[in-house]
Amino acid sequence: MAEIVDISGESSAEPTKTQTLADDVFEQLRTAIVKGELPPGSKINEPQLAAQYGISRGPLREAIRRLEGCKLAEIKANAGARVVSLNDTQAIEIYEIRESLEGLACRLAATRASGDDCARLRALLAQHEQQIRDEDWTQYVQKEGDWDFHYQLVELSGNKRLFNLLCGELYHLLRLFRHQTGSAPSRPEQAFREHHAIVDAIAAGDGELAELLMRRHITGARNTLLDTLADSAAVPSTDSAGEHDEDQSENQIT
Amino acid sequence: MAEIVDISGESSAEPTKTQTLADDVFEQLRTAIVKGELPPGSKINEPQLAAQYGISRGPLREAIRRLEGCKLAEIKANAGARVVSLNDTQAIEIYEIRESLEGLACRLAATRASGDDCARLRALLAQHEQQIRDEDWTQYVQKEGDWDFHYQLVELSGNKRLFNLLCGELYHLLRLFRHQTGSAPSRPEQAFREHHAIVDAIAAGDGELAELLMRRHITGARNTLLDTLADSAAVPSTDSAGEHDEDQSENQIT
DNA sequence: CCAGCTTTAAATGTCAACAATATGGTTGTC
DNA sequence: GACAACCATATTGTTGACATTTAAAGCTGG
Repeated sequence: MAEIVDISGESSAEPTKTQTLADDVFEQLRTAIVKGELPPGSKINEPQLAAQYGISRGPLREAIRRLEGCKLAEIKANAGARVVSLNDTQAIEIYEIRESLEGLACRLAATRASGDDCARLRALLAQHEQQIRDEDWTQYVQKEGDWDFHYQLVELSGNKRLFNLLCGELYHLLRLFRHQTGSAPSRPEQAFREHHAIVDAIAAGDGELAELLMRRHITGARNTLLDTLADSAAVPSTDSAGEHDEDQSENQIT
Repeated sequence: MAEIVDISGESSAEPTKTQTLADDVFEQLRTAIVKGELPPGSKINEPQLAAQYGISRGPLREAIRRLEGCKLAEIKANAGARVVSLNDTQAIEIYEIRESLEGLACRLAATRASGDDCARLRALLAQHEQQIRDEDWTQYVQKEGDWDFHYQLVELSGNKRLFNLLCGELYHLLRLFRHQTGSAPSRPEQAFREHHAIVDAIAAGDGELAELLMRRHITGARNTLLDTLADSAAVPSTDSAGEHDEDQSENQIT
């Protein structure tokens, strides 16, 4: 009854018969980072991780380079790699890009989506609504439901590169940031209404409206997040929006 | 008198004292690909390239993984890497994303640009205008002038991630596509006027107008490109918009 | 002459060892 | 006691060799 959309970034066709070791480790590292098991800012120790995954440093280094490509790790020459740590400014930058890009996705989806596509979107929303009634309201946005919706929407745009960009990079970064700050969007009823309005606009073929509504939707989410951050930043006296503090947390997997 | 803006993607501070071998080769490969010396679709032979650059296969493989991160190469397990080859559909997808993102850049620039910034943009345009009068009209858009303008504009947005995304990935892909198709945008006088209008809107602080104008500007460029493609595709009878033709051109650096 | 299999070569994936660089602690001096 | 230079250790960068897989060439039989 869950019906979770694939979030891996690769199109899930077959189980990928022979994957290379670097590919395996890359995926494991990515999920570990996004889940927060490798904390933001923590150092990526090659010998240790190589031993942990039972592979040599060669494939591991290639996996790390691919992490850098997803912007999930930052590499400095002769100094190693660290899990990326987003400050508030960077998070805002990502939200700005996301707002623009998902607006585009809605505009495209409005022109390309078929009746069946819209019906499927509405079914997804209805399913989430049911899930909300059963469980807790706050679970809707906080957990995977919100991502499911945006995933399917971006897929409907028909722009594969847009899909890869949003679902393969930006969403991962936003998840990372949420785990990093421990903040939950939590404005479920409003988000739910906005989702419905967006689908209505797409079903009506009104691309401009769909784009506008999605932009507002994301702007609202961003502002909610910023308010949360401002509140949590008001409690500690110093050291809140600093630069890279070296050695934030050297050991991972607490 | 040229004043070409740095296009490398990295911020050009110092000559980067100790760069790693993989970094060097990565940059050389990237420029080779964008310049067309490594033709789109051509296979990337590890032993050959390693010998050519005088390094081992280890750093070379890391450089290739970073190329994959820039979307300039595609790697298939146990089959090696190939220089990416964009078909018309993919080019359209990139233009759609670029339109949305540069619209965002203009909107942001309108709110953040200072008077000096706008003056600098106008100086750049005036300089290009002079260059156009001296040389040939068609040189303006076709060569680096157009990129210069868009570079500075995106930089003015203040969104570093947006800058990296556009100037570090998408622009490279578009250059690659132009070399691939041999098409030149070539509508210089119109582009020049549109650039001026965009700067005016930014100077007036009108973000919405700047965004709208930039969107139109890019849409026009895209349509011009598509018309060119449609014309050139009408000449050959078969095999024009095909998929990957294996072994398009195995040898590079003709 | 072609189909299909075997063999062969080349390229990719992986590993372990070596070299160079940065980090951390120690020691010595002022 | 503080600062600087030095040494020791660990980590990163790089290399060459080995294993595995793919692709091609060659061969045999129909």
